[in-house]
Amino acid sequence: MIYFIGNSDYKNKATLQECFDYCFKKEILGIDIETTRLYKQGTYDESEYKAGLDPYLSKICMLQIGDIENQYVIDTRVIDISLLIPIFKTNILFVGHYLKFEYIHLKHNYNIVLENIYDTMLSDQVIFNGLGKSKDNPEGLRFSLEALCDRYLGIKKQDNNLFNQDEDDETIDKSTRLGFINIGDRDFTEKEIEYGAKDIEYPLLIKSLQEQNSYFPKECLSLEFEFEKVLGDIELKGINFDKEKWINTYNEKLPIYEFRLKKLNTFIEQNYKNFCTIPDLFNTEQNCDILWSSPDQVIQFLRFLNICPKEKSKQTKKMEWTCGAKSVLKLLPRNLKELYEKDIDIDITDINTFLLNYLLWNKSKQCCTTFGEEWLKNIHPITKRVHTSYTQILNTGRISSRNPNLQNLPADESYRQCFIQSIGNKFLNCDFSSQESRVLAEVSGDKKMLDFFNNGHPIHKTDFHSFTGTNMFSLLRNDPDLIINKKDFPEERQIAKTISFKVAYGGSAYTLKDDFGTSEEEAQLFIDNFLNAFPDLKSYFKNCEENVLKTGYIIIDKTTNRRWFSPDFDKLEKINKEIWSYFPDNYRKLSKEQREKVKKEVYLKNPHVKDMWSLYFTIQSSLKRTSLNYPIQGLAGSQTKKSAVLFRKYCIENNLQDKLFLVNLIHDECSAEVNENFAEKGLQILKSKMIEGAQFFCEKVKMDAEGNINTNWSK
DNA sequence: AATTCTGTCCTC
DNA sequence: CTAAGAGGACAGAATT
Repeated sequence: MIYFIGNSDYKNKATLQECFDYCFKKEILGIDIETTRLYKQGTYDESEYKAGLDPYLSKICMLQIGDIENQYVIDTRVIDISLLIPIFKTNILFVGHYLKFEYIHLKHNYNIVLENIYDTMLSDQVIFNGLGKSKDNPEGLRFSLEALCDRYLGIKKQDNNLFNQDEDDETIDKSTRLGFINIGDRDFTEKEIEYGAKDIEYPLLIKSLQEQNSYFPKECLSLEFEFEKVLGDIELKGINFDKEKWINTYNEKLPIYEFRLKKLNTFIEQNYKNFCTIPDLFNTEQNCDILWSSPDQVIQFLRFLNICPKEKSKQTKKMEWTCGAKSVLKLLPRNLKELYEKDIDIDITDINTFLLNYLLWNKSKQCCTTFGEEWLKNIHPITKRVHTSYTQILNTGRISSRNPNLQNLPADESYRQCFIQSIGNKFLNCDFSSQESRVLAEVSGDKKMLDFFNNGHPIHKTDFHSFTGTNMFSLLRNDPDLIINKKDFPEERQIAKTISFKVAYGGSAYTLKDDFGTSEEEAQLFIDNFLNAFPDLKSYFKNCEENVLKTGYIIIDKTTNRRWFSPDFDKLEKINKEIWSYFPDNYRKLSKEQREKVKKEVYLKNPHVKDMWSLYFTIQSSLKRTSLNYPIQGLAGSQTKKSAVLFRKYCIENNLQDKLFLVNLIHDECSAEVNENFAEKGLQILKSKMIEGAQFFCEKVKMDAEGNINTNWSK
């Protein structure tokens, strides 16, 4: 039964007291809200922060609460729901779809904090992790409420025209949510009330069906539900931002960019008239006609010079002309490469110095585009802070950030120092020490690595990369006394560092050769040496690969049983079966010569079998790499999530939320604000909660974190 | 004119 | 017997 509380002319009315009496004694309730604009259109620029979605630009116009039998739909424009607040202080489990939205708006508008939650969207993303829609898998699952209604309840979208017909989950979510944006004072229609009620009924039904899934990782889900509130807090609070400093940085970088651009144009104008504009009545000058920001045009010029490199395109998987730094750098001598790394300008005297200048210009371009004045639109019109939006569950279990992306700001402190504390506070920045390497030590159980992290090292102390270097190069150079350190062997140490990062990230000789500027064979030699230096790694990696090929999924962390399911696994087995159907049953029992003969015949008769092999190995090797990479990235991601959850819990239990709170998370790094009189203690709390959260997933290796107190984000 | 694709860059 | 860690933003080009 649907009950309406408000002015609309609806058949079943209830009072707020009746709603309270019904809900207060329940164990589980569905919850949903609808929002509308708080200010009239045009009051604020809504290009980045949108009315109806952004809590500061919205108000709640409808609150839906209830269970499968009875739903209460409340017009919060005319009803003061304060009476209901005790419901949210009980142990009742609140069920809904993508509750971060409800969490943020309820907290902002009513100081209601949803603590005990079950989110049907996050649940499905965890249960079917890997099987979602993506570029590579456009037929994959969607996780909008509409998609879940279809999958679990057999309810199609045309049954409910509040749902948008759009393809994309993101826009469905938004357009559904924006359905009430301009409702103003108009009464709700009967349909709006009934669909509002359905939006709490559906998640309740879906929840009970999700729980019947053979894979239902309770621990992982509860971690995500806890973490959802962390992200809600951060998004609502935002991060304080020094606009003036940003503009100063921009004003410092802009002349460098323009200087480089001028040099490029002058070079063309003086030497390549055929790449300049043709003079006419209106413009007698011959200006450079190459648009440097256009890869096409730059490639055209490099091809004219006969020096354009080719690279296998990620998109087309074919060799394509390219003008990217990675390839162009290979054309340059060592001393110029160094200038590129160090960002140092040099006059254009020949093609090489021209190329260097182009690369440097390209590098400084971003300072004026992505991180230029346009970036300032990310400052919230009301709070004057920067409020990012996080995507909570990627395939690995990591998070991502957008509008703006706070995870890919240049590490260069000129940008990071623009993120500052509020008045009376300090800025805390804390990150895990060698998180990924420690995770690798944990999951592989490599004794040498574990010993290093757990017991320290007499010579290398805590410098893992030097330690790795010593292990690698003493083997490689057959010199047991060789000791790599930062001062005397910076290059060897750098190689060791790159290797351990890339190997942990699932990199191969092919990707490493670019980092080293060596051949693939040499890169492979370094990898082999890395694996030899830590002898337990090989068997661990082999085990990962075997497991994924056997089961079709990867256990990302066994503590919460987070998994990733391969969307191609069935296809892989099918292809394999089909390939072998072309071979005689006794093929494997034949002698080597006979096998060669049969193989040739099969390929001659069925040329497409070769293509099938190719596809088979493509999928298989991708699976193998994923099986190495995801447990490292993903376990580390889970650690950071758990840390933030423990930190939030501690702050609430000790009533510190206003004195100490997170403002950003980047994979292995937590940033927080703390009351200046509490800074030391705050840092100690953050650090200890990070270590505790990380240790939750590791029984073999000791995790560590380090941090500092500052007035801004930079170190 | 609006949307999608591609190449390039930045981060961890 | 291939492809080659995870993401997001921007500009230009292609497509509708």
